[in-house]
Amino acid sequence: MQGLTIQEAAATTGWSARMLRYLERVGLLEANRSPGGYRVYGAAELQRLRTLRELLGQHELGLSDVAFAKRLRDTPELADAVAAWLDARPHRPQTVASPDWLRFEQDKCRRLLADAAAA
Amino acid sequence: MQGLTIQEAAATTGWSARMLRYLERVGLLEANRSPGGYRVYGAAELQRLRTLRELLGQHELGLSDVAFAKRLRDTPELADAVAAWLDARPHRPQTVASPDWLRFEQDKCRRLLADAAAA
DNA sequence: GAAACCTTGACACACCCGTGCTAAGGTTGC
DNA sequence: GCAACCTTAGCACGGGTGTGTCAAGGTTTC
Repeated sequence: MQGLTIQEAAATTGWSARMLRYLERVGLLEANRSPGGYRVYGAAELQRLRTLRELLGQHELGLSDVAFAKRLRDTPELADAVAAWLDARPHRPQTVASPDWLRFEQDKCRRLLADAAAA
Repeated sequence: MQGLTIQEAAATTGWSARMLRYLERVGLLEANRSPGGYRVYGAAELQRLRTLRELLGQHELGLSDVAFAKRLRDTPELADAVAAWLDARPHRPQTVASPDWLRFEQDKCRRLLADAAAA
């Protein structure tokens, strides 16, 4: 078994063994397995564990944040959709010119509220 | 007061008034205010509220995810740091050549565990 | 100036996240 | 072949998220 066991890896990286398993569960870092199923941590994994620790500490992040960043990276259409919303483009000049959007929205809203009251 | 009140905006966008305030609190969408302090929602805000709703629904996201994406966008050094970790570069070939990292790590770990036991 | 709406602040609650610990059983290494 | 370690699965629990509701007080509108 070439590499460190989970407990050894935990000791050298500052995580707990529990958290190492949890990191795997949320898809952030998975270790190789021995023939019998034991997790085996190599130099690359240790490095990654240490840098992850720094990353979280220095920027006040949670694991779910990093996991989401990974999801963004792995799912371009998700990244696009989110970026599109964040860009807050002043919205396409389409129906925009209509001056009575306000009345329209208010009418719609009044109808909705009336329906709600009737129910 | 040119625009919709919070309750009207809620009715037309499908959010609750409570959530509109919450969205503001987590920094995702803030409305203008009337002289007296009332929130005032214009066409742009309504559009944004509706698209946000779609975004969340279609991709199984939480508000905190979008908030984090915003933080990534607003803080380039954070984005860089996260990207660097995710890129999982095989790490710079520095001390790498040393063949006995394994023994080194295990020794270190053994020391740590011994210290822990002694305490 | 009164009715209807808004404001902030608080309590509440269900659910998820990060984390520890325990139990029952399989693997490794001497 | 046994001690020491690992595996998964589970209970527990404090803190954050998303949501409702209520209270006390200010604004808008007519």
